[in-house]
Amino acid sequence: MRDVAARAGVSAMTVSRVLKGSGRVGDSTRQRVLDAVSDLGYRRNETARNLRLGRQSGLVGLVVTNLANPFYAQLALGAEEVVQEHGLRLVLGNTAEQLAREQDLVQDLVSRRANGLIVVPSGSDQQHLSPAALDSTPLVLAARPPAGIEADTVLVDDFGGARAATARLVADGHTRVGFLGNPPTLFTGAERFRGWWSALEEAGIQPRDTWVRRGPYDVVTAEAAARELLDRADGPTAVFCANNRLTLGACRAVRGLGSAAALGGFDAVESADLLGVPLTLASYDPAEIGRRAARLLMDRVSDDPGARPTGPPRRTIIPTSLAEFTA
Amino acid sequence: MRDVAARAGVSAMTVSRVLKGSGRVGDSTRQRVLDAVSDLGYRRNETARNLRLGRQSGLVGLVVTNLANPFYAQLALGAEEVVQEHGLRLVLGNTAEQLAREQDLVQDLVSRRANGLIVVPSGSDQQHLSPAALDSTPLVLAARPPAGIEADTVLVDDFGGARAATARLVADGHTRVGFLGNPPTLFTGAERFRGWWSALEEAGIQPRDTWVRRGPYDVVTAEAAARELLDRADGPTAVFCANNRLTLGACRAVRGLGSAAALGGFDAVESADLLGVPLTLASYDPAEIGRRAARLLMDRVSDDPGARPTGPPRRTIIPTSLAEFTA
DNA sequence: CTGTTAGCGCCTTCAC
DNA sequence: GTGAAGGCGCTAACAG
Repeated sequence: MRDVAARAGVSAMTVSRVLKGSGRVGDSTRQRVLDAVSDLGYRRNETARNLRLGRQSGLVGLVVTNLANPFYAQLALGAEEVVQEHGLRLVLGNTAEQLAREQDLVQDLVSRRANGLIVVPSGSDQQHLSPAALDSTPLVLAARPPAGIEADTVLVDDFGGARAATARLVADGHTRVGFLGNPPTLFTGAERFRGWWSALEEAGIQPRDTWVRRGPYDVVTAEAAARELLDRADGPTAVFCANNRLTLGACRAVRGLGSAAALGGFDAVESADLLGVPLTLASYDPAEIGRRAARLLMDRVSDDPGARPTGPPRRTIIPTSLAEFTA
Repeated sequence: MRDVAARAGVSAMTVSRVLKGSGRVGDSTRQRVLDAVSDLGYRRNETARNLRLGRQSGLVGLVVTNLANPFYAQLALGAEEVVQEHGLRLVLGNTAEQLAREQDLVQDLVSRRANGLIVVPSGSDQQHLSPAALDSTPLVLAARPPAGIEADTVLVDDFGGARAATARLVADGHTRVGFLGNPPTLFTGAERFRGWWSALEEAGIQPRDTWVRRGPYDVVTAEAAARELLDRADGPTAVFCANNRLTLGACRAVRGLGSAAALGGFDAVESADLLGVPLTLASYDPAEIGRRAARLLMDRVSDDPGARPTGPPRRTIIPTSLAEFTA
């Protein structure tokens, strides 16, 4: 900036004013400064600027557990969309479900004076997300609820979606509906299990343990589990699958067995209508989680760290909608 | 830091030394400082630190055209993986294929003193990516080649993949193979078209214009275009589709028509074996593009902006592999 | 309308 | 082993 000032024959202050745009500067002076700027290819150092202005970095941190999962990629996409509308940038961090990495990432983002944080917490120990640990950096939790802290949160209607999809299977005439899902230690795993259970109870059907398979399944292991469920005379005639990996695995099982079973599922599945299996899906837009989370965050963010809007923690639940595909 | 110093009864300088770890500080002093730090919940301001050290920001910018496309999401994932291994953070920017947004984003990243940039250029005007415009920030281009500038680049073997998939269709007995693809203005569109063309020529088949449909298709419009191609007695008996959106659209067309046509495709398609259409796919791992791009970038990045490794521009081509699925 | 002074939070250099 | 001075690049606040 000094160089520009020298070349334009003015002081650094004048250059600063011209670049800010709002200062009162003579037309000819302004022009000389602008010329010098473009001659020298000068670009203001935003880092120094933020430091002087006592501002945050203009960065919003997004910490997710597993970017390889398209779900989180979509979430990131939605968050980026909203964040950039506010002139902020998204910094992406992947924790691979490791608490230590989550802690490091969050610390780093706070040290960088991020304007806000969107975190998919990897566990129930969330002390590193307390306002004290965060230096009061605004925080929004996504996909999983807060534990021991207060924070704005965006969740999916795991319970309602699972219940609705299961209820639809029952309405279609199935009286033995299995459950293929995540371990109950996972929030979504527990909620979706509850939804399945409720739908059956409400239909006067007593859920049976032998209809249930829960584990950290991928597509391949889910297929095997689904086969166990379906490959017996008195087994379920339909299975509710708690996420799209499981749904795909179960589809393979149904096709492989030549079974007439119907499937329920959580999350959208691409080309569901081409898979040749009757499917009832409770789906939603993962990007919407990112968008909502970012909007909640933007409400709390302020250029002046001293004057951040406060208020009680808010919770947004993304509804799911049912889509039915015939074989 | 002053507060910490006061509480520990030392000067700010001593605190700085303790925090850096390498300075010579008395054991009892160090302990007092550490205590004060944790009492106050103090965290060093990385922004100020970088400013003073004349360092870059520790940020790597990733600018893509369309994050909604899972392809770019995977690319981001791969880049994040490598970047974080180097202790850097990934900043994500989406341009929505708008040159102006790309220019703004790149400028902003440079102003923030990003350590490096990975860009999927949205057009053939790349002057805003010249070393001068970038203030010599290291740059790697991904998925599309440089135009009028020099830069490390990571590309997919668009030509080879398209040729191999098409050749396989020919080897399977098809003599009339259609092409469903992107406009030739797109680099990948042109390359994949060339691949298709070459495979036919090499097999002694003269490609015909009536076998070709090119446009900015989505799944729905691709289906219509595929129907045009397939729904005539003397039309193609197989179609090569230049990306996975098009492949899915064409699948719908084949299924809808009850056609016996086979398809070739570029990019992986999930559950390809369940779609009920004979498919030959040239696929690769999109995350690998991100990883390779990030590695090339890391080679050029240096903590000291004055001493960045230089060298001639390098180009990495990601190979594709052929996978065949029967109906 | 423009320049001078001072300082954001940190660290290098040089004293002690 | 520790502290004081000075400055990284920028901009409020106050001159003039």
